[in-house]
Amino acid sequence: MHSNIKSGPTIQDIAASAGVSKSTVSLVLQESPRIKAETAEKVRVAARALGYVYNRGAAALRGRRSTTIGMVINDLTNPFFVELLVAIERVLAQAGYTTLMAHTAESLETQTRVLRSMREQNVAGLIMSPALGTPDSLPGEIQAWGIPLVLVMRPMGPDVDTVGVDNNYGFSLATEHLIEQGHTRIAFVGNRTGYTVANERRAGYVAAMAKHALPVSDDWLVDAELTPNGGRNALRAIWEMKPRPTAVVCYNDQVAVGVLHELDRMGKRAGKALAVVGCDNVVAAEHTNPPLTTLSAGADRLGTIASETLLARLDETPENEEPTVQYFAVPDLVVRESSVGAARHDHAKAGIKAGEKTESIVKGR
Amino acid sequence: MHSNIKSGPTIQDIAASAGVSKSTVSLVLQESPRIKAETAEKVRVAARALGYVYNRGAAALRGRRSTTIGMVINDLTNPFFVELLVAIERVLAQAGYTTLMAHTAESLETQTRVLRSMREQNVAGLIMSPALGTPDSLPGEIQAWGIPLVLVMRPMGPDVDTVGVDNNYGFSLATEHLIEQGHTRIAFVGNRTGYTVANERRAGYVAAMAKHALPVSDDWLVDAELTPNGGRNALRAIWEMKPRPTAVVCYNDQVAVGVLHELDRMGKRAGKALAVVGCDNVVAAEHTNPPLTTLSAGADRLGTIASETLLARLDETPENEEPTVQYFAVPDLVVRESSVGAARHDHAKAGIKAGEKTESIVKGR
DNA sequence: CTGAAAGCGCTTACAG
DNA sequence: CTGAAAGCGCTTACAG
Repeated sequence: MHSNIKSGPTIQDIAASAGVSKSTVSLVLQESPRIKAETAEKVRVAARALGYVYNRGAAALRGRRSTTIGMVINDLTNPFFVELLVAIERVLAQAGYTTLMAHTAESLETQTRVLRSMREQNVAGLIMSPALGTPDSLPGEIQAWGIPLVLVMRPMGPDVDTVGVDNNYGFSLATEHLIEQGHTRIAFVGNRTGYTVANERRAGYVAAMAKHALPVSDDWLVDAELTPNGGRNALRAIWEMKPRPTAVVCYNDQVAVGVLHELDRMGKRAGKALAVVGCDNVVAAEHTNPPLTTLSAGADRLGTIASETLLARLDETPENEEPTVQYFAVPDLVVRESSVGAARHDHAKAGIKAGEKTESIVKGR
Repeated sequence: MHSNIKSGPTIQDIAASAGVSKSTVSLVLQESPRIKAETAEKVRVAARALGYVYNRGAAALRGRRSTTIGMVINDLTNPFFVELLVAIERVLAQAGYTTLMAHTAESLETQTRVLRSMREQNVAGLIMSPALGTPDSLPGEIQAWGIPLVLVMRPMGPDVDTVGVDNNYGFSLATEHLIEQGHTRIAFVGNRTGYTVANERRAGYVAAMAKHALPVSDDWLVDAELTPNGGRNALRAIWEMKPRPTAVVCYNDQVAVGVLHELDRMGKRAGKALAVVGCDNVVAAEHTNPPLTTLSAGADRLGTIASETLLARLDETPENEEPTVQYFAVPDLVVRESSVGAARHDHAKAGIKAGEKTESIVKGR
């Protein structure tokens, strides 16, 4: 549960070795201009000679500041969140912060535990993608702790800084892409009622269908685990439907990969037997067989904005406080082979031939 | 670069509120049996009433112990390392540690920076997958800092705890699987001379070929970036070779995914036009089209063992010190469709038909 | 331009 | 069984 720690030289040792006081050493380490250049140099030489290592813990305790930031992620089995994490860690590291990482795997208990732990570790701020089912009261609680909080991907109201995606718009865009190609029976895979993001995505799909006066059958709202296996099961269910949908909009790329895979197992090809669209544009979406059409909001960009939002909060004083940030990126649709050239009606029209090399095309606002 | 911190109640406040000394409060928080049950309860009630939060930084400073562990990962774009990270973080969290995460993206500069930062944060121990080209002297340096170190996946000599894979054995196993199916012209994709792991993997492949008296042409050792794009380029090169190899062993699943993808682009199918084997058994390998045959050493198990190795070190006293751990997991081969049923000779024999559903089979020692 | 002193929130011998 | 005191390695007014 714990381990004893070596103790190296302290500022006291440097002070003795350089013939100055530890106040002076401390100021030199902070690169204060108040110390004469020669003195500063003398101190630095002594520090180097002794192999001095700055103790951030002690500094944090005394100075009542912290240079660690907590990052709480709900699902690292989804590469999208990994891409987000990587971007965030990079930006924070560049700004001189270290990242405390915790994975909740969608467990509320784990989330509670890691938040307590991060609070005990005295994090300067938190970036969190909350686990499904997180009580609405949590953001307020964290803010009451005095810890700046930025939510990513999963909004929880207007009172907390949030960086996410315009899911409603995105799923309309994806659905209209399919409608434009003549599809009328379009299913939505990954229906999880009760969660904000799922509601937004379904609403975007439903709105696009309504806009084009296309009916939505109840079975087309296919409940599915948000994993490749969920996608596989959903595809099997869809395949039995009569009449069968000719296109599907998937909750995310993880689900879409499962759909592509199950089609392949049946000897069918996405884009030919069925048009498939995902969401997230994970790096792997470019290399699926066939390549996956998907919504892209840019994990890297979202992670960067989330980090910068938090960093800005950390630099705020009570006088210059900015209003709450609610940033929702407008996704593009990256069109690849999985959605192009599928038979659309019972009397299929000629279209792009399946297997034909289709370069990625970006559609959006 | 920093941020001021709220200060909540301290043990002093609890002491005042409960009418005891702060020594007593501290002992209660540590669940010391030395304090009478009633007193302890009184203290706990007061702590709860005040909304007390334990300050681990202060405790670490005074008690000269730390409950954070640094995790330095070379490549989070490779899902294998993410699976490893997830397992490690889970085990460490269960043991009461929090994980400081840093991603080096194979940059030695970044690695140097994050190691310094982690040392300043006073981590109790480090788990590291070193960036390519890390100088041999680094593990010794870190050990000289007094910080226990466990290397994962990339060994750097016998003097540092290491958890990895028997790559040589694994790549022999993979190669022999292809040979058993009649392949004689087998390429190795991902040749990166000068790195231990790459050398081991190539050596395993070469040894299996030699064992079966099969010649290895120089072009079959295909240099490639260790990414899907690297795999794609390699496949294009292989396709031009005369005579063309009928099977490839890939450095890892990332590379193999690129090979599968480029084959698909050409309208060919892995397992039929070319037998393909990967390494790592990332979760996605099950859902590629076709599913990927690959070496599995179990990221979850490796991460668990690495964490436990470090935790054991942290509990050691100078008297009960255990010898250096050098754990190399023996991988299994998980056989899926990508390696089965490909034409093997110019005069191909009948075999498993491509497209036939092949369940996973595990082969190994 | 530099130093002496107080103190951040804890833990740990030590005394009683 | 509990408390008073010292101190972990820093920072920050304050004095000179």
